[in-house]
Amino acid sequence: MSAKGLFEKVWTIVTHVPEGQVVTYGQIAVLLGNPRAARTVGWALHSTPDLLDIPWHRVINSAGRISTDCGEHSPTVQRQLLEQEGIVFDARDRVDLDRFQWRPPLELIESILGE
DNA sequence: ACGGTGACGAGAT
DNA sequence: TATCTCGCCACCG
Repeated sequence: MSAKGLFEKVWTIVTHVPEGQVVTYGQIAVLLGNPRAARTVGWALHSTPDLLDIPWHRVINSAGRISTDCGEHSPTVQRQLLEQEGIVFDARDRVDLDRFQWRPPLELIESILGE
């Protein structure tokens, strides 16, 4: 069960994002120690096996906007899921990151990186 | 093995 | 503030 690729680490992290909070692609990249791999994080989520059942909708971009645009993971669905959790979008369809961005406990990150 | 690809992001205009 | 541009890098055929 060792940590294989970056993809699996991304999925593991997203699994821990609590309801009512969000993370950004870039933030996940930083947590993983690859601050410039934000695009790769996005790609990892694009190829998320649905059977993993991870809260993919809690990942948005650094502007506080929804980037999703593929199949069942549509922007509309993602927004609805987030609003159901109490997350608020402003008039420009943005989430206030100061208010809703997740600040993961350091020990959680260490345990994920050290798997 | 190697290059195209993408749910990004920061800086420039 | 809204767009546009370009660099980024793990995957997979």
